[in-house]
Amino acid sequence: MAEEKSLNFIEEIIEEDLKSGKYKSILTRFPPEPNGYLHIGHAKSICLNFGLALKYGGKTNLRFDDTNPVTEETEYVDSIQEDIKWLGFEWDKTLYASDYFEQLYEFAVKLINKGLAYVDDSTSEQIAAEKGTPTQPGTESKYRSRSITENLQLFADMCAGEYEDGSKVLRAKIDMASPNMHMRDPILYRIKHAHHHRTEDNWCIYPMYDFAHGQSDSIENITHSICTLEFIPHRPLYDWLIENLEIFPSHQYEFARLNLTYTVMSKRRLLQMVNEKFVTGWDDPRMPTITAMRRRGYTADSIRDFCDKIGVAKRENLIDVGLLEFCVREHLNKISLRRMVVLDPLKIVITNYDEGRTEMVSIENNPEDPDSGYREVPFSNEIYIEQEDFMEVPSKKYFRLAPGQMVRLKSAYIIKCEEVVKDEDGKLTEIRCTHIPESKSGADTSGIHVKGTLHWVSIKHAVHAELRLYDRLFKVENVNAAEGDFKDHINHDSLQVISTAYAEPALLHAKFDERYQFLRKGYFCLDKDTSEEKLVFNRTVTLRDTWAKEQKKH
RNA sequence: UGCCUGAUAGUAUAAGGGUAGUACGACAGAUUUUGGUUCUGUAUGUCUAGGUUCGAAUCCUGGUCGGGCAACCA
Repeated sequence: MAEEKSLNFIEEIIEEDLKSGKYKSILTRFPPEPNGYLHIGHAKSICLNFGLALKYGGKTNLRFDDTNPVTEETEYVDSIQEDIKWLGFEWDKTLYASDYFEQLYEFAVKLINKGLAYVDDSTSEQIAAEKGTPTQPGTESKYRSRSITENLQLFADMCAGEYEDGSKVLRAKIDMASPNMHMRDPILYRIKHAHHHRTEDNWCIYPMYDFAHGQSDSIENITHSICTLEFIPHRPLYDWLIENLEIFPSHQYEFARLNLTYTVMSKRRLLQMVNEKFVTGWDDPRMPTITAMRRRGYTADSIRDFCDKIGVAKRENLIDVGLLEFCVREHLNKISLRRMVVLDPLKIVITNYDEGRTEMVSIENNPEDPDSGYREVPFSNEIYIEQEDFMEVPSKKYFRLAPGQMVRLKSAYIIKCEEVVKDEDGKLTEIRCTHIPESKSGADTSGIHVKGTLHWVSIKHAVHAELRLYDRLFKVENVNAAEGDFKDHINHDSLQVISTAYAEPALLHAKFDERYQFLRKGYFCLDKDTSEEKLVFNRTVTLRDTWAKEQKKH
């Protein structure tokens, strides 16, 4: 019995529209500008737009808002499509605002003919000055009263390439005194003699966002055009253009964009991180981009689940990145194969275990999944455990290895620490232990109960691997609100590379599509930098660590 | 000084005139051959002042606070 989930405000609008018969079905769109890679904020929008269509039996178009040729590239077009598919969504039509350039031109002509648009020869400085300020009305351009005929000719000449970049624009004739800055004769077209990634050199005038987006929505018969809050003041213009062009009335609805703690989410800033080499690229696993999260090992399921959990509303929000990590862990816990890897080795010699002997112990692949079976892991008299799993002078709640203390080695034997060996400098070199032969997992007749269980790797069977551990990219929770430049807050210790970790042999056959939990150390996946010579793993996310939390208290 | 927009536990998000609920986080405990998982429990909230009403998070009025708006960007 599915619990009835409450509706967000957009779902309410849609249900109302469907119920009233305003629409028979809905059509949404996801409209990225191909000038950067998609990030987790886009994922929220994607899940919303595609999710709505799925829920109400409609469709979603993918439309590239490619009206500014100087920043847009096909590299981004390709990555965007890949990321949406990976997230698990299918769009109806692949469209481009540039597909409509011809029609948009006709729309502009129509507006001119209605006396609602004019060509302005003012410089951008002049236009800005005449625009006024939010508290003071603007003044009208001296070109505002040109005749329809003259405007028609001038606009045609603009299109024909007779003018330099910036020398003329086409403006809507609305109201220079409007309290809404966007209604003060907004620019509709500008001249850019630039190469476009699709229309190439066919055009030298390009429509502005406001004259492309809503019109594209209308051409496609989009019923619900969903965008972020900063477009609210554009809505009167969106509606004005549709009304005066007398075209299909799409409607715009705005929701609050996603902000995440310890993260920047603007494409401009992310591009800066890439260009200035704070990260290795758009897919650096520390980035909040979809491609980076995929590389890091986040699953599409967990990202969708996250987007579902954060909800959709109109108030500004700053979501705890911990919630994203929770979603990732929750999914990974169910699907990850358990493996043992020692990151920071401490040698253990088991003195009462035959030196030449190798014993295979059987370990479950995933206790959360009974069908995942077991694997055989070699055990011998010399093994590595983590340095942190031994304390010469244990603190009170410590129940790992310490002089005279016993712990269980996962799926193998209970061992007892008999002797601590150090070098001349007093540095630990090895721990000598004895094992309890009758304590073997599955056949334990020792009657001994220990509190700690450690992961371990047999030294002579160990496989070497490089591990990359990631921390948050920024040191402050709210980067947007932090003083100074955002780059001042970059965490320069966000990447820790462990060049040699010791892994159980099964990981020699690690696969790119499998997820692993390195026991007690976190979730990992194979990185694309893996080669014949070297295994490279990314730590996707740590395990919850209540022991570390406990220690921080003291 | 204008216009637009929003305000519910630490963070998000419900409740649409009738018991303020859910998730993450925090805290306490149980289980556990991962200090993981799972389970149980606890604490913490309606921006403010009035008004309408038997009854207000919800409706009305005033205030306070936050965000946005002056790119030939989207």
